[in-house]
Amino acid sequence: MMFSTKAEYGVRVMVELARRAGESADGAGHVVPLAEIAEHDGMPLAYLEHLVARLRKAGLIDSRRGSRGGYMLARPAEQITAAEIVEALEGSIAPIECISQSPDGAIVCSRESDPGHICPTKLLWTKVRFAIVGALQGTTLADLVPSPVTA
Amino acid sequence: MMFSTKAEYGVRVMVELARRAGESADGAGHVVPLAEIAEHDGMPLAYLEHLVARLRKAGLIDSRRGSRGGYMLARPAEQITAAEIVEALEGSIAPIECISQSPDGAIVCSRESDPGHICPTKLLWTKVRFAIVGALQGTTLADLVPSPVTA
DNA sequence: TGATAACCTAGCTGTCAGGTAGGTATTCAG
DNA sequence: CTGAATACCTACCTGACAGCTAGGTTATCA
Repeated sequence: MMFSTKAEYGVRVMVELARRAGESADGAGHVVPLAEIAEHDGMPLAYLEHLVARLRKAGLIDSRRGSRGGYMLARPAEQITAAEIVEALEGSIAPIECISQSPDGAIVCSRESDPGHICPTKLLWTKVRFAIVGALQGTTLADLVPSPVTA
Repeated sequence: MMFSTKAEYGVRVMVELARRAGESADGAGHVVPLAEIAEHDGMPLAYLEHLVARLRKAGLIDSRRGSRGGYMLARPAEQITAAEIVEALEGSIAPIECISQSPDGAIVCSRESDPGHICPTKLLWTKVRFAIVGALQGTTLADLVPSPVTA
């Protein structure tokens, strides 16, 4: 299996935030308590709190504490990609353990630690990774909101 | 993370079988004992046996028992895709638990069990699945063999 | 001042990847 | 015919971790 429910729940939360932001007259500043989203989608609130914390640290959402507090998107839905959400929750995207992306952007295979010893399967996993990242980067929150903003 | 070492090891075994088949003068019938591959790639033999059993049941490799026995590709390397290998080992390819492919080929989201209740994130996971499957189906064993058959 | 809700830390529990162990069946070499 | 090689089968073990719960503390509003 691939992405855990972290990614699933996280994207759902983000979509819900985007949907509610679109509902309100002024798109900005629509604060939604997490409990509402948890109930709406049938997800465990206490667990969502963990995920939302990561989304906040990644700068994807803002929060307001206290009574009438809650969460809101940090940016317009069109400017938030699924890749950012998934990466914030699951960590760096890699199709398989031995493949990762080094700081300079290159794809690295841990089986190639011996110099000169190339990994014949690296090409495959690199292609798969590229395909996944492409699909995630090519999808924004706005693409996923049920009733698109009629603006 | 996404694919387990099952997929990784399995692909490596298949690549090794393809490589050895290409080495021998007559491409067909080159039987390789599993222990040789295990040692060559530094993978645990006993564990590989489990994976290889799946590959055989999926019809991707043939086996010969007894002394001087071993495994060989059931088809030419150009006709075996990475998708087949991964699917044989990991089961049906799905980026996330709630998404699966029904027998008739349609993509199904388990969260949509209530009719009329659509899942806003289904589009995303469908795209990701499509991208993964495309990358896997677009790669054959022949693409992965280190020194291509000079024929 | 009390209710609301974000935020934090700790822990629990079942599942499963990853691997081991030990056997049986089959085939070849000599 | 015998022994070595190798596929094939079933059962089991073990640590890690996803997924979730619990119980607090802090900030904000009515």
